[in-house]
Amino acid sequence: MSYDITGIAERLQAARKTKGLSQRELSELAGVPQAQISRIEAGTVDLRLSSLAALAHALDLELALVPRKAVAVVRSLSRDAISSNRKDVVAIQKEMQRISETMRGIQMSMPDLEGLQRLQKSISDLHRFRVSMLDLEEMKKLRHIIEQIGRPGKEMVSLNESLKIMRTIRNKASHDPLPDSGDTLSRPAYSLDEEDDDA
Amino acid sequence: MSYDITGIAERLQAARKTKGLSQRELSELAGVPQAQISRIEAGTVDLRLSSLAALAHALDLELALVPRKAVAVVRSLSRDAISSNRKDVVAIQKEMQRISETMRGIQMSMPDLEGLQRLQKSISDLHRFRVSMLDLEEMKKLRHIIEQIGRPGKEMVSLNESLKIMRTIRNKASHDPLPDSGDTLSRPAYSLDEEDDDA
DNA sequence: ATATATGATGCAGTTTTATATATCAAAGTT
DNA sequence: AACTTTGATATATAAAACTGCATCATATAT
Repeated sequence: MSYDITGIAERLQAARKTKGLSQRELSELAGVPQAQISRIEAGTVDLRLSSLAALAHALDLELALVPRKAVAVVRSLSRDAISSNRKDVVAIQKEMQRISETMRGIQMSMPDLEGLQRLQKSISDLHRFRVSMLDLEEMKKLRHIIEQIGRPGKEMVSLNESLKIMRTIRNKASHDPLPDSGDTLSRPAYSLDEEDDDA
Repeated sequence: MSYDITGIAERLQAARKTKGLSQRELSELAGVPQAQISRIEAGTVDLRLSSLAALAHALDLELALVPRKAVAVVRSLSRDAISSNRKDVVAIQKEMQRISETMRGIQMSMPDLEGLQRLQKSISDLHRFRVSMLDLEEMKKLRHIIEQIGRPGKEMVSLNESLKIMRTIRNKASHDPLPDSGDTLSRPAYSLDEEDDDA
């Protein structure tokens, strides 16, 4: 009559080890005796919710009741959440936003600039790719150059340079190695799609 | 010394009511006495993990330990996974998963099939794109054909057909009109509990 | 070699959950 | 009106978690 208890015990132990805590150290943090932690991790006790909550809290976890439909999502995110890749994703999204805003400004101030529509389409097309496929440094470069378009005397040079960087970005997105490509295949696809919704 | 216990009790009650179950009905389903369910919902007992798991299971929920950092994202994605506005995305993701699993099986049973690596790479490359850019019907077709690869006498025909569909999928992802990207970027974060709290 | 850290396990005492059973008050149905 | 449903609450009992404390085996450091 128990379904997920083994998994919870394993999860607690894994989290403790990830944090590099001994059972005694966790005991101090959580206020649960070390002997009990050992039993909990071993799955030999059917622990109370309060004990679980205390341990979870000490391990920077939160107890959640998740609809079955969303379980695979949750599991993926538990793996991904602390990944070092996430900072890049957030930064890339910020660059995307800044680029969009800058483009909007330029379109208002110089709507007839030749090649501007072409650049706009290229930027829009980046939305076809996952954010994690986009190169942060190139995105930064792109934004920098686009900002130069607005400066008198530099319009065409900057615009052409922008188009060149766009090609680089697109090529990298299409041909660079997939991140964690071996792991990617075994992961539900929408674990990566989370990036869309990080507004 | 308790952190999330009240929330868990409330969540359980909300889920029960959403499903339109009485405590006695839930008692039958979960194998936990009605009297105990009443106490649990009232928060007057510090229930054991096994009881919680049984109740969760009966309510189509699963207990999860989620990193604190990921809580907001979990909520967001749980909504997306269930939201009627994103059925295609969920369905596409499921297709991706099934395709990956099927490919894994094929690679194990016929690792030397000519062209298989090429197909595998094509499928992997789909991960460069946002899920929303992928065509559900084509994905279904692809999965169907890939399943035929495993059938004797149909290997090469099915594999070549698969590669053809892959090209279609990729072309559509690259050239189809973009979904409303402005809406995507401005989408707010959702609450994990919102579905049940609507009741 | 000794000292220290770690997780596992035993013991005894205390507390609390879980259970079956029953009953009640209130609300709803016929 | 009588009957049914629902959630709350009481009782007695058994089982098990929880706790403090101690100790052990093993690994590591000095």
